[in-house]
Amino acid sequence: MSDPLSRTSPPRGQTRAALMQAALEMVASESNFSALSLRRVTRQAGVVPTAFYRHFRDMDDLGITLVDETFAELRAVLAAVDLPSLSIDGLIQHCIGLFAFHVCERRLLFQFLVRERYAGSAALRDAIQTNLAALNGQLTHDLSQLDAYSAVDNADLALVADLVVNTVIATAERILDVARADAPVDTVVSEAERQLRLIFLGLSQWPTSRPQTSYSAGAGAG
Amino acid sequence: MSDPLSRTSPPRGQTRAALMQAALEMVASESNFSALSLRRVTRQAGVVPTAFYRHFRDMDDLGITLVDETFAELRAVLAAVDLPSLSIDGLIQHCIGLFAFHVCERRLLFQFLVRERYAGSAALRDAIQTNLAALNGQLTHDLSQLDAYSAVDNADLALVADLVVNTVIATAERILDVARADAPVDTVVSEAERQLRLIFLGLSQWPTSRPQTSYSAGAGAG
DNA sequence: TGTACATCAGTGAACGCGCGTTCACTGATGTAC
DNA sequence: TGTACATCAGTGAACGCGCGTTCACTGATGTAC
Repeated sequence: MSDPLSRTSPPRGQTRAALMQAALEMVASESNFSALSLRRVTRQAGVVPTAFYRHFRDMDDLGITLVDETFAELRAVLAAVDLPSLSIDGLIQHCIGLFAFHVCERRLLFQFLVRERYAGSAALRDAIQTNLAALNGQLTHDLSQLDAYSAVDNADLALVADLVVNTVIATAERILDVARADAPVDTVVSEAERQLRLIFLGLSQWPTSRPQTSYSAGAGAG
Repeated sequence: MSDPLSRTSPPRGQTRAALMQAALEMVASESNFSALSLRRVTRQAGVVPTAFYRHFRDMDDLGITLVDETFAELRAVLAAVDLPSLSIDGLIQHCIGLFAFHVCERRLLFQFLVRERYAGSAALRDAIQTNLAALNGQLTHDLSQLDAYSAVDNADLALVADLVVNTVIATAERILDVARADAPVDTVVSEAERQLRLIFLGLSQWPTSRPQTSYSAGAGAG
């Protein structure tokens, strides 16, 4: 009730969440995670520095927790998509819209991810790469289940999945950059949609090495 | 001649270069630029901390100098390519090979760039984004000069240029990650080549909004 | 060629500060009987 | 329901350390005459 000098401390038992939130806010508003200090994070969270150690081993531990949480949420959002019910173009439109919405919703988490993907400590970078590779694997598998691409090599599908993931990441970066006033989110999303459509247009023309079986659709000759 | 304790100091007048090199080495072997300290950089360069101020205002100043140097070199390398003399596939193969070679040559500079692109200070990120945008603009212009794409909207060419730049950056990231033993450079390069070919295959099928003029090549109907 | 002087590039001591981590502590919550 | 005790979550003082920056300095290089 009377704490005029410092930020009010979090209710007992919510310090862990308060520390994570403080770190996210600070990474988003400054430059990157390794520029934070344990003491500043606890200050922002409204607790004493030593309280940190009740919840995390060190700052890296906190960072990895944030990474895992971000991807767990993203996987949940994407897993809810019913793949076979839409055309390719419908899928692209639906997924990129969903993704963009989620990025806006969880802005701070994604800002953190983008910043730490290459600049984090070795452990953080590893955690992120592993999660991205898993996402790529899932997408490759999903593509291979679609009738239209059943004639395409798995290796080629993996390259396409990689292109798609890169494009989607670039889109997230652009959405998060909107402060820079590049363009409104709608524009960024529709540009991403066009890029993805171009990629899948390329894929539909991609030569396959296997002899074309009679029932499969779309792809051109080897 | 006798300096058993510290790294030998650079010859007079080469301190500036020694500081830049020290910073590059440290960013590459550790996590990122903002994790360096002015004192550690000078120690690695073999000079006293105060010597730093003879050459740079602060660490940000050093970082921006590194960014500008990297892009100046890259522009010089790419400007030497004779665009109209090759087919699209030939161009892709030539450029990506050239780029990969240059990345290997100047490994530390590109490692620095990749790490600071999103995690650097506001000033550093700005310097990098500006340079990348310029590269993108150059590529868009080059594409518009090719007969094959004269019927494609400039806005669409810009989207393709963006896809290409993203793919090339992802390739650089993968080359620099080779420590992670993902794959040898050759494999990474030929994968990038396939991805770029798929993108241009898509472009060649991309519907154009302008009525098709009789002499232009490649693109399908609007 | 020689001398006087200015500029330049690097030195080394010193400063106050915020850092991560330790420790013994307190008081609230949960559990056994 | 009441009591005794263990565990948990946060406190606050203290430590030694590396940091960025300041300052007055030195000696080498460049320039004017």
